[in-house]
Amino acid sequence: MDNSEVARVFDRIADLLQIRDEPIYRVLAYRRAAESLRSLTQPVDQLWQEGNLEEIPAVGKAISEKINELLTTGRLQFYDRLTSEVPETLLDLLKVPDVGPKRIARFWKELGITTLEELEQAGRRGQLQTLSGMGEQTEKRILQNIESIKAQQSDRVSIDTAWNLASTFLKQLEELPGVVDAQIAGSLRRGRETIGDLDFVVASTETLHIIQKIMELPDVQKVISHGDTKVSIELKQGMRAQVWLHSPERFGSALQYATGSQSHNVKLRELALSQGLSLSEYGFKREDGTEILCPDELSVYGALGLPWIAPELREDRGEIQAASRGALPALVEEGDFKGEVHAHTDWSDGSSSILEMSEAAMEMGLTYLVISDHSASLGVANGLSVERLRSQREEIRAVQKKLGKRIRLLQGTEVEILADGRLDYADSILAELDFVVASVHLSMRQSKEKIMARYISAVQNPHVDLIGHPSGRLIGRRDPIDLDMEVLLKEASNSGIALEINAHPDRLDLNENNAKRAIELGCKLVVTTDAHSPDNFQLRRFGIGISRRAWVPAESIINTWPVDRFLKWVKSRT
DNA sequence: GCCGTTTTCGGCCCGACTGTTTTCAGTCG
Repeated sequence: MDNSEVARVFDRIADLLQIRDEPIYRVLAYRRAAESLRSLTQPVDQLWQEGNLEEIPAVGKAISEKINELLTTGRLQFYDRLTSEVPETLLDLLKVPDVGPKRIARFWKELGITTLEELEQAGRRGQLQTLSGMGEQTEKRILQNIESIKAQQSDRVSIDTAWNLASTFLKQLEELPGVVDAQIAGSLRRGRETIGDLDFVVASTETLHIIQKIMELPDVQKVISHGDTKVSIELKQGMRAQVWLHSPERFGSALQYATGSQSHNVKLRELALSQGLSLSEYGFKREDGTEILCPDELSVYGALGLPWIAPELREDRGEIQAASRGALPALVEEGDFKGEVHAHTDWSDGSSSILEMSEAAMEMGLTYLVISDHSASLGVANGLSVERLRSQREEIRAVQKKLGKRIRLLQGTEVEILADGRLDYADSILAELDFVVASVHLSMRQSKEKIMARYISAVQNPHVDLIGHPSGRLIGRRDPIDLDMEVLLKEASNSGIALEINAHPDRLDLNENNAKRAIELGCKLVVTTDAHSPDNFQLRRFGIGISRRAWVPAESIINTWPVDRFLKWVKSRT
């Protein structure tokens, strides 16, 4: 069982306990443990073997015993007992908005409902409104919500889809007369790899008027709720969004609040309380009732004696403690990048010429670009034979001549790690190249042993500089390769090879947990776009988000280094 | 059920909005 599977068990326990109306703090303890397991960078079974389960935050005696039982037997008696009392199918009902544990318990006990289908049928028959405290409106709403979750295939969208939607809507918000400031908040601002709904904060002195105007915006398909400080809407593709409205002098606390995460906010509010302050989206309240207003986020954190904490770190993974010790990592920013080391051209499966890609890289402010087209075995991507690889070198030289000193063009490759563990080019060919990315695109379903043997031989090849998209996953479409990430990262650390954070929104590979572990083990990283067209260079922001969420110090990302230092590092590898 | 430079027991964030309530419960973030 891996970390997320164990976490899932505890999440389900929390849900079942809540339906059973157990004390809320018991429920929250299981939720916190699940969240903690999800953000754990090491495999939980490693900590288990070392006897260190209770070192996991939010895991105490009771939960560590349950993890022990799960990892030993693959089952959990406590869970089995729970599901023999509360039907597991009730958990599906939690996906329906406006349906929570209290209502589920009543549907089950008073109407005998145990499945989503039964809930829908009962709603159609008008049975839900017969319960006290429930009426026609609520029943109608629940039926509509069931419709809309059935229409949606997934409840989360990729980060670029969310980004595009949010950017367009943000512009509409900014253009409303009376809006002083507007910003994206929520999980999109924190850079999570997939996004459930969108959050915005608007600063204005005439919020009531603005709320009216927001509801009339062209992108708004449905208004879910609206009040004095908040409007909740549905945008295109069924994407839900919330907009919070506050006066400019409260904008900082509102933005901080709406950015979350929820558990970060809880920790921050607890810290505030310990200093005699109550924190909310309105600002701070002292015990005497007077307020501290925060027009920007700096003053929110500042009031608690903390430096500003970057949104990507706000996940309750120790960032508040680190901030108070002055130990936050120096995170990378867009402007830090000097080079792109993974990019394709129309020599393989890219859309554009070497010249077009080079010009686009220059426009992004980059000073070096590695052309790294696919190797011969990747036939579907028009991979380069040794002959074509050498001809390509001539064209790269010609383009370099044309562009002069404004950008340094380098020839690399994304060489295939073949099914038998050999690389697709001989070492003598790799030695002719400036930079070598080695990746797996073929035979991804091999056994873990075979996969690891392939990766380890690539990692130990002194000509290879970078392992591309190590897990091979495609978010929502293809599971990661069955590999032992801990072993791969340790091998990479030993050999000094770099690992990729591939910024493509379908990949984001390494993911944040693996990238964080890579840093803990002393690996070097790169953030690449794996660009197949000039506009793909824009995708780097998503990889930057992952690296920041992984607490990666900018210094560890080798394509932030100037070209001379970068080349010196490459040379030192062989 | 977890946790501790206020505590090993007694705490555990704060508010908006809806619908069904004559004062609030439930859900959500």
